Amino acid sequence: MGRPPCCDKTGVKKGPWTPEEDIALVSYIQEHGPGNWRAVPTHTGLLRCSKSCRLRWTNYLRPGIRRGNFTDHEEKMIIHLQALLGNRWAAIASYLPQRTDNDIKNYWNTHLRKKLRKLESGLGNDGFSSLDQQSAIPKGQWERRLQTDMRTAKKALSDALSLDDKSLTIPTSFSSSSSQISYSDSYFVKANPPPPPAQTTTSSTATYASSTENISRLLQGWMKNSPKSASTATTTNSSSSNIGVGTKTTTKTESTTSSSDVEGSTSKPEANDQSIFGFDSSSNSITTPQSMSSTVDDQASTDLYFQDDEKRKDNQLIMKSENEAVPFSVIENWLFDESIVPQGQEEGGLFQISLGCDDEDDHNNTSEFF
DNA sequence: AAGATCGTCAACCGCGCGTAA
DNA sequence: ATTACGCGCGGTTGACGATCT
Repeated sequence: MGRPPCCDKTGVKKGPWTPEEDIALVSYIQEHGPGNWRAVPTHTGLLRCSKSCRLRWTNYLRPGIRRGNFTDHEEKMIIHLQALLGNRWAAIASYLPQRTDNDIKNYWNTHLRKKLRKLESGLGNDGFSSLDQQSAIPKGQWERRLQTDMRTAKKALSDALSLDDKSLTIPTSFSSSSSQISYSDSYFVKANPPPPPAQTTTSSTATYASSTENISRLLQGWMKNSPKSASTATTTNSSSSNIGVGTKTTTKTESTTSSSDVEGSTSKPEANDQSIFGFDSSSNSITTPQSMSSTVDDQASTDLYFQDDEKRKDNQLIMKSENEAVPFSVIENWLFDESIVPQGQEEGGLFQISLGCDDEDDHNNTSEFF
């Protein structure tokens, strides 16, 4: 029995979304919340398939996402995580809550891979080839590699941080019945955010403005009225600012998010609901106060509305042994620490961690990349 | 100025997984 | 235990703008 098409292909519109369609979609989600995508086209009258609606929402209309202008810090994280996880963009995106997997994937494919290749050719055969090889690792293998990584990581972390071994018990087995890594909620939620890191960047929130920036105006306050928001959260109206629907057909003009759009949220989700990376990446990449608040609020609304937590939980790299688990924060800190280590001191960081058997190759690490 | 080529990225496609019936 | 369905993920495509010749 063949798989039925996800939707009736006849009469389904494809191609760039129009502002009108965006409005219809956003309005619907405002009323009903995301999910049940199958019902979206019928209820909205959109001639789009359910997947298309979900994608549009997830990648562009969803509040809390930031577009364009990847910071150095984000680049580093992506490179780290790509080396660690391979092309598991959703997992990588879970560490950068403001970025979508699609965005990260595109950025990798168009910028980072190219940069790495360049460096690879500059470094010779032993250069970054290993990184690219990473992505070619068959799915079944990366978990084993990851285990190896974690062992090495354990040692590195113990050395570097002088942490008690008990807290760093490395997993001996993964749930590997599927390609998904199992996780434990407690690991995810309990991490305490580190103090705000030294700001390494700068760029303002580069939300894509577009003719549909207007959508945010048209729909101003839509989140406020959402039944879901009313019941579960005190905050939400910031989201409209992020309807940065930049279809190419409309515009690619970038602008900073207007503070009026993003202000007004007062409460936030539990701070410890944020993964450190979430916290870190936001705070690190946004410096202006208004942007900062927008970031937090956006994240808040994202979490509240769109199961980002769930997604993150699903994807985040949580490893468990029989008795103990690696506190997720340690891994996060690990990555985080590396990124703020002054130049020249990076040798103890993640980049030193081999990604598997080809240790030698991997020693030409990405730190040189920057 | 015009055509060719390159780079970017929004969107599509197919597949796998989880789950409810 | 099986099947059908919905969702999410990763790879790929194609449109469009920018740059080069």
